Amino acid sequence: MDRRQTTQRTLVLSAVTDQLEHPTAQQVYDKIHEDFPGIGKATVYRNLNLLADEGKLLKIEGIEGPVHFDSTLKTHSHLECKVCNKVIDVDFTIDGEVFENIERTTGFGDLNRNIVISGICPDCLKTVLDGKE
Amino acid sequence: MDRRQTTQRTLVLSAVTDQLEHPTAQQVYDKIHEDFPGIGKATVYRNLNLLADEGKLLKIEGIEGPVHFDSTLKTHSHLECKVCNKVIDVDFTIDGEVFENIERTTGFGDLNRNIVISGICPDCLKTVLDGKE
DNA sequence: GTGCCTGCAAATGTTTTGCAAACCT
DNA sequence: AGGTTTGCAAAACATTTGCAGGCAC
Repeated sequence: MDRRQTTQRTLVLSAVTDQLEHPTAQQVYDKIHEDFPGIGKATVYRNLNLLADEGKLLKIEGIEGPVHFDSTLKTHSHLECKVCNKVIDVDFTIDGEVFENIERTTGFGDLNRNIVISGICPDCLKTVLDGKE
Repeated sequence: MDRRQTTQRTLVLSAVTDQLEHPTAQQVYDKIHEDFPGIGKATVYRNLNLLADEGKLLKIEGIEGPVHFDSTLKTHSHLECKVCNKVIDVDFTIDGEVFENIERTTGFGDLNRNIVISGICPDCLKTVLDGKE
């Protein structure tokens, strides 16, 4: 199954790598739509998944709400704000030995080293403390 | 907002605590439906969320596909099979010091100690290795 | 020219919500 | 009685899929 280089594919990749930070499919769609109104949402979804399969993007799953994408390929984890849904990188990984131990005791394999931890971001913390709303 | 004790509410709680392991809302619904066909799916969803809010159940989020629920309230983590969607407990938590460090450097607060790690369960590993399918 | 890709619309799957009737206390 | 809760259907939301036409190679 050989891949073709289409305008849409290029735009999707560049939106994630050059223009946005941890965007969702919707945000990628909106961004591209500004300059290229003809693009269809299904095309964005298809290309994001395809690029993630090829290893050119990282799919951040395990988040409440829509999936986010990341152009940083190195293993790292993410913090997700449960209030505003923002996602940030955090330079933390679970020790390799711990993973091996989990795999050994549970029989699970192929564990995903990119984990997601949810919490409340600084901005939303402020709001919560202030207005209690 | 005082709560009332209804048949449905009791059935939902008992389905998760006594009858099923890490069920999804659908599985809870199916189970209860066997003996109590009148129950509505919205009622199951409403009660699961309500019981989780009250702290009587744990909502396992950060999973691909439907949310699961857990009757084990103590802090622990979960392994999720990305093939068959099964969820199992794993007696592992990230070191408290690490969490504090993340909170300090990122400004995030209220981090969720119950994390989800996805991988492939023993049964599905077997299938993958065998049939390559 | 072949067949991968696109855009559109419709379908899917999970969860939430509006509403009138029923029920708990 | 009064407010909560229920069941149903419809809505909401994210994502996938079927299909006919278009484009890359």
